[in-house]
Amino acid sequence: MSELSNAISEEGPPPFARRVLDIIDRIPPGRVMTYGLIADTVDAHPRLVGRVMTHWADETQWHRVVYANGTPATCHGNNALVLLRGEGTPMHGDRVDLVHALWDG
DNA sequence: AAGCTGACTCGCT
DNA sequence: GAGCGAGCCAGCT
Repeated sequence: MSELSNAISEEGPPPFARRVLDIIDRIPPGRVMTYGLIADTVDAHPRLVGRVMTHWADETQWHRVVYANGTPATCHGNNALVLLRGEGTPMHGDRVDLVHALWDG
């Protein structure tokens, strides 16, 4: 373990990922952010945000990150939907009401 | 080295 | 309102 790739696992997410996680972590309960909005905040592309989530989602409120159309990331089940409702997030059926729930950081 | 896949979004039909 | 395709970046096989 003297390689950089190993160090990342030991120290944590790189600056870019850390930035994304920090943004998500500061999203207040009852509010959500879209991948595109976060990506724009960090000056990156939505795909990059999704990649960060795949590796470090467990370190942040991943359920507060939804798709541009308001659909929660149903990657590992619909538990995100339950969590959002549990926080009192403005919902419209199974979709988040971005008009009221979207947080612009 | 090349190609595929993936927690994405937008525009067009 | 719903479906399809294209663009996009990085990591893994």
